[in-house]
Amino acid sequence: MKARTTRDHIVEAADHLFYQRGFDHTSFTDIADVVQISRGNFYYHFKTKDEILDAVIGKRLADRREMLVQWELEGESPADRIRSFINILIVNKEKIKRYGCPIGTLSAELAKLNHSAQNEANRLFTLFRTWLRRQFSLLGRKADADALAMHVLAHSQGVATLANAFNDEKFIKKEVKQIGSWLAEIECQNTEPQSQSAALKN
Amino acid sequence: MKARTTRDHIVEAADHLFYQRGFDHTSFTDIADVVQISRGNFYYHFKTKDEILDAVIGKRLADRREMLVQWELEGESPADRIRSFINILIVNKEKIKRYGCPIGTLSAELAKLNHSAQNEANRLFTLFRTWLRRQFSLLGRKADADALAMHVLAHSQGVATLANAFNDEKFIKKEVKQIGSWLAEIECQNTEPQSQSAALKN
DNA sequence: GTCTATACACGGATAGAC
DNA sequence: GTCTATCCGTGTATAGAC
Repeated sequence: MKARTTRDHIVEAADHLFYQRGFDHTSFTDIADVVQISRGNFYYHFKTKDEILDAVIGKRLADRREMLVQWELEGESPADRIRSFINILIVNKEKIKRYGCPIGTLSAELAKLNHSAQNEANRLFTLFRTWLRRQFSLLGRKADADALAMHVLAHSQGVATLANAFNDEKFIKKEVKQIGSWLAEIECQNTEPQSQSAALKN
Repeated sequence: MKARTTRDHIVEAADHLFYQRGFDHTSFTDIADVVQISRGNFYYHFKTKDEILDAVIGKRLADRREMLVQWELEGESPADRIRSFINILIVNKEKIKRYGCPIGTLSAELAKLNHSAQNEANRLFTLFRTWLRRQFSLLGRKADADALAMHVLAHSQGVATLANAFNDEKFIKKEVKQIGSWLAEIECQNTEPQSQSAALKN
C-alpha cells in the first residue's frame, strides 16, 4: 500500500470541492485550506488549475472503473449489475440531494465554460454507457442495448437533478423502485421470445 | 405596446448569458458589452448581481407562464398539452445540445453556489410540476398525478443533460418518441377502467 | 440616465528564499 | 517540497461629473 502523497491529497480535496462548489467557483485558496498547504506550494504540484481538473477527472475515472469491476464481480446476472448502477442513487442520496450527480453537474458546468476538458469529463458518461450497454447485451437485448443504456443513464440523471432541486428523498426511492420494475419486465421478456409491449423500440 | 427600456435589455441579455455561460461565470462587463452600455451605468439599474439574477428568474417565470397558457389554449386534450411540454426538447434541441436545459442547469448551479435565490429558481420547476400535475389529473390519473408529473419532468431533465454531454440530437428524438408512446398508453388505459401493466404505481 | 474614474478584494500564477 | 512575497488581471461595487 503506497503512502498518499501531497499530490494525492490535493486531487482528493479538489475532487470533493469541485463536486460541492463547482470547478469554476473553487479557488486555489479553498483547496490549499483543506490540504493545509500554502498556495505557493500548490504550484509545485500543479502548474495550472486545468491540470488539477485533469487529475480530478482521471481520479474519478479510476474510481468508477474500480466500482464497475466490483459490480461485475458481485452481480449474479446482468440485471443485478444494472440494479447496482441504479442503486447508487439510493446509496449517495444525501450527497445527490445537496450537490446533484458529480458526473452530470461537472459535464454541464464544463459545457457552459466551453472548457477544453469537456471531452475528458464526458468519458465518465461513456464509461457507464459502455458498461450498461454490455449488461443489456448480455441480458439478450443486443439490438437496442445502447438505447437502453442511454435511457437508464438519462433517467438517473433526471432523478438526480430533481432530487437536488426539490431536496426530495422519497422521489428518489419512488423512481428507483419504478426503474427496477421496468428492468424486471425487460428481464422476463427476454427469457421468453421477444415481446412487444412497453419495450424500447428503435 | 410598451417600449423596451434599458432595464429590459439588461435582463434579456443577462437571461441569455446566464444560460449560455452560467450565472457565476457571467460578468457585468459581459452583460454591459451586449447591451452596449458602460459598467457604471449598469448600477443605476441594478445595485447587485443578485438583483439581476432575481430579475432574470422573474422574467423566466413570466415567459414560461405565458407559454403554459398558450399550450392550454392550443391543446385539445390534456395529453396533447403534455406532449407540448415534451416537445420543447425538440423545439429547443440546438440550444439544449449546447447549453442544456436553462431551468435545470440554473438550479444545479445555484445549488453548488449555495445561493440564496435557489428557492426562487426552483419555482420554475414547481411551475411545470404543478401544470403537468393538473394535466395528468384531467387525464384521469388524479391519484398519482404528481408522481407522473415528476416522472415526466425528470425524464426531460435527463434527456437534456445527456443530449448536452453527447451533443446528440437523435437521442433526443428517440426519447421524445418513446415518452410519447408511454403517454399514449396512459391515455388509453384511462379511457378503460384502470389497467395494471406498465403504469406508475406508488 | 449615462458616463468616466476609481476603490478594493480575490483570482490565478510566478520568483525566489529556506 | 514547502514557504513568503508579489505581480497582475478581473470582478463587484461606488463616487461623482455630465
